[in-house]
Amino acid sequence: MTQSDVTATEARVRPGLRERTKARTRQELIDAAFALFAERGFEACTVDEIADAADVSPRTFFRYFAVKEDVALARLQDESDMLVHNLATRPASEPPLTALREALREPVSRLRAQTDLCSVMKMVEGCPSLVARKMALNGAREERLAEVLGARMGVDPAVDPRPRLIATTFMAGLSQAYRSWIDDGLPDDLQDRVDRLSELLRGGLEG
Amino acid sequence: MTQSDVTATEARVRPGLRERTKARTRQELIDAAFALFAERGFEACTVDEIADAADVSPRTFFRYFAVKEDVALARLQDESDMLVHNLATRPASEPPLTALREALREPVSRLRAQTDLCSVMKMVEGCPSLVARKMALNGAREERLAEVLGARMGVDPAVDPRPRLIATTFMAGLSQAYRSWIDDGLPDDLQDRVDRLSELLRGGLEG
DNA sequence: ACGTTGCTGTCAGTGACTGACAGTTGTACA
DNA sequence: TGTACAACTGTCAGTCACTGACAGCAACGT
Repeated sequence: MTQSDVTATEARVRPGLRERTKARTRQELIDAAFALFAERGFEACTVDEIADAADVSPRTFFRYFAVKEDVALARLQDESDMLVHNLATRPASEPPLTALREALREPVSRLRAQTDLCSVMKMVEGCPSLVARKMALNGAREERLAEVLGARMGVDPAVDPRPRLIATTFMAGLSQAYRSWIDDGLPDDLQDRVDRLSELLRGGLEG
Repeated sequence: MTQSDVTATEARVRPGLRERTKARTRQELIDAAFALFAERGFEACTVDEIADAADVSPRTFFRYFAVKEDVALARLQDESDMLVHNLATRPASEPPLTALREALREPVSRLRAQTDLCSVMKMVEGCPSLVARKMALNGAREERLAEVLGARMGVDPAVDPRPRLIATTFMAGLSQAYRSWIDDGLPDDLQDRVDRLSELLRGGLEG
């Protein structure tokens, strides 16, 4: 076994040092940012302070996040990516709403485990620029969901409005399910609420 | 007839001088901004230039528009306000989708008359900050629509998800109707497309 | 060992946005 | 009609998000 073989094997097991330090820096930026946000709120923290707390230069911050808002929305964005990815790997035989519901299982369980979710939601709602950025990201997510749903349904989302309508309506319902779940004090029935939403929409959109 | 009576009568007929000059300044800011945007695009124009072209100070610009993006979205926002207002004054006997369709007649006809709509849409789509702001404004509009629809349906949007789902889905469909209408070269059938959307959703959401 | 590639900090700069203050003008009221 | 009040405006100074350019350094393939 030569040296290069060892390197190649390790690379397949876990990414190289460069990738790992990048991921660590990103995580440190997120952690530092959330610590500061919890202390003083989003708008009262500057990018310079976040970068300082994460031991990088302010310039580097913007090499990880296009805008300041993105660091606050990073976790939500990660779950969006997971949802899209999961939907794409669901069996094609499932009807759209079922596939969406099942694709949500993993992100939902992660969300439940997140203790500070409530304060994050409050922070986002209380800051117009965060709301705006979140909406833009949601729009992009719905676009990707419509793409995947269209492929599953065998239609082009640019022609047939239904994939995008399903994606948009489902996400709107999901937002409300989250909100009411938080208002009710984060009980253990989040997945049930998502299931109920699917049923409600099945009667409407597929009935 | 005393002096104060005259003043009061005039005030009822048309707003005072102060209100009129304010409206005129606002319009001049919008016109100046759109002239510059058409020339060089949104991002290449500074607030200072827009204010200069409208003969006001940059500080005054921000007394009319909270953020730079708002001047570019002012017309769309005006039509959103009109839609909400019209919906609130539709007879309570109409089912939600019919009321929405009818409330859209006036804004739709204004939209058709707007010659530069196409370029405005392209400008918005081509600029992330405009997309974000537009999404945020759309979110606020859907909130207001859900409020009005909830009142019509006799339910509380905070409890029953249906008003918001109807609002969100209808607006998503409307966006697509606009987009395809523009892609098709702005024919005269915009209202038809809205009517068709209503029918499509009626089968789904109310059927 | 060595060239290449990618990540980083430094620096200088632009432009959005804000608070404070003072001057001016529309407006209500005596 | 004069006068106190309120609303609107410009000026000024300042903060902060964000960017391009450049140089140093560390990781990667050969």
